[in-house]
Amino acid sequence: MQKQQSTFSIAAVERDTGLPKDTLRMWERRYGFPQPERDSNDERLYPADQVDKLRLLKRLIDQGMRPGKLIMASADELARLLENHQPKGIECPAAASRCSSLIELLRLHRADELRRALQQVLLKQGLQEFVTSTIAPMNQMIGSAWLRGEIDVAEEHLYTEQVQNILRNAISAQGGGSRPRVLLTTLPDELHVLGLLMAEAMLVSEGATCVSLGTQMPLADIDAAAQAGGFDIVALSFSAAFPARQAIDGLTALRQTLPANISLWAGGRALAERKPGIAGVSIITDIADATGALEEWRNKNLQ
Amino acid sequence: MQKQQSTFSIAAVERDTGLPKDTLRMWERRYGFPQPERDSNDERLYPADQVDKLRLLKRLIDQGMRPGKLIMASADELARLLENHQPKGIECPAAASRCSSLIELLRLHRADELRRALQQVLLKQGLQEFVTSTIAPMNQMIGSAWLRGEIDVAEEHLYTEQVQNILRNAISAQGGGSRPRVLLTTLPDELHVLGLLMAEAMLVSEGATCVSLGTQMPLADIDAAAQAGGFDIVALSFSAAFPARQAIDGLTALRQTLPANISLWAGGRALAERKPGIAGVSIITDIADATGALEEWRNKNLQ
DNA sequence: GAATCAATTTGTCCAGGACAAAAGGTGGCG
DNA sequence: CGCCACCTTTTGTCCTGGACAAATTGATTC
Repeated sequence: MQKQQSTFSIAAVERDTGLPKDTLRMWERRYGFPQPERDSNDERLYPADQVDKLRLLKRLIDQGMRPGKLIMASADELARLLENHQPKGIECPAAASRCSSLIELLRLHRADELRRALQQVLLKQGLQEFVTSTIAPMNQMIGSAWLRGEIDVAEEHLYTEQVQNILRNAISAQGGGSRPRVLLTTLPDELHVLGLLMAEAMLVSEGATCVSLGTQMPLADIDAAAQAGGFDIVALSFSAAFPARQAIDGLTALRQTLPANISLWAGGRALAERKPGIAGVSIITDIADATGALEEWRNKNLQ
Repeated sequence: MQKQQSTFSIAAVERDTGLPKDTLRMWERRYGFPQPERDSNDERLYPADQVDKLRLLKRLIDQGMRPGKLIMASADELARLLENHQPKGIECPAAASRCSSLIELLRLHRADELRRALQQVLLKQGLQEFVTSTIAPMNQMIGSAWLRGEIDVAEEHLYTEQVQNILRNAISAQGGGSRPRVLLTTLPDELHVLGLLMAEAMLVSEGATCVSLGTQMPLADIDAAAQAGGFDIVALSFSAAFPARQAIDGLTALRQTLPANISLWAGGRALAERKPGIAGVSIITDIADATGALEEWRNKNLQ
């Protein structure tokens, strides 16, 4: 494939950025950006740099900013805004160096060694600490490396696969089996599975019974499954890329249909910044707080 | 959520059926179907039965049929056509009854017991037979139960999760480590991961070295990753829901960019019916043939 | 049977208008 | 000072109807 193909059709841009065709045309009409070239058939051809800027715009808008304020800014300014919003380095230097060396293996495509190294760290730290002080910071580092273009799709997927294998393995090995019963899933449009597995790992370690439905579960089906399965808690995960508004809307709607005796928990980077505060929904901003929330639930519900 | 909400906006229908808004409007203009009602603001409202028929149409078209021939048919006729195309029961009665009892557990939402039962069958059969004579027929049965509406989203996801855990676990336990080196993934728009894991399980059992990149890998990145990682084989998986044409196009394009010394394998239900025959691409119609293909490769390439 | 060419089918794009829903701002009131 | 009701602006999605290229089919010839 032509990696350096320099222009994209409107359909390609829609796939690539997640901005609907209608919106792309409307922005062009209203704001004068983007301003694609035209091919012989008068169809839009977006240059790569405009697509890059559109990607940045989309992410900022998903975080709650408004197009009108952003669209005049340069790509550099947008990138700076995005960095301000997102990643505030890793505090602990030990964790940072541990993660860096793992990421180095990833960059070299050493899948086997990466796997072995992860396994080793897991054994040393134990599951909960592995999740909170290795996987969580790694996700963050990889996220920002991805934004900077230092990591490509294949590497990111490879990472996800390896971590997924390790976590699923570790979760299976844990017992679980007592209360509460937790149903884990994500809303439609959320494809990222690692947050879910991290939450499951934390909770299973504390003896909770977890059932994961994977990603992309329609609201109505979450509700039905939670009631049918006799669950105490429904836990949803939202990655950094998930539009905050969509998350809030979904949680609000689900809280309304879900019976009051089933708790609703939500976690993930999408909600970490602007902690929304929705009546009857527990927002867990840091994965390490999951154990605390569980303890709290047990104190309340098992006298 | 209102499960029995009887009408859908055009955006909802697009999400639900995968048919673009433009196409929905064009069909209405050209063929007179669908013929949605309008709300107070003159926006289309599609009744549920029309959406059901659209779903059937989409699947048949993805199999290579033409809209003009199908669109006049009733939903019943379409359903019959689809059944003719797809599922031809399970031959082996032992396998069928084994699968039925597992599916029964699924229907009852007994996640734990399902897991234990699967684990037990795996231990009894061994990984390869487990994949070929338990998982493969189960997928098929669940697929048709899903078409008949006997299984809902949550149950289908629960099944996928449980099988995924079992397979990932089993794959990790196998050694692998010798040639060939196989890169496994799916094309964009293909979300189903079980086919990939089944293939990985078969190949790892034979001692091949497998690296999975999970689902949804853009063509250009598959090419780049295969070359960078020194792989001998790229293996792609296509579920029954994947449009055959899109699969063929993708395979053709990938074959062109991929160096000749890297083999390209493709498998899955999407290709099982109309075995396409693409120069330089091995189509593996039955998961059990994976071992044979591997042997063949070894005979050719390690003298 | 294979290959070439014309006719038909089909999906995607375009322009520009309309409008509802969301967000932001303002002022009064407790 | 916080909160609520109301108004203005912003923003995205939908609409119509026209156009055309790409894919597919069918006819004709070799």
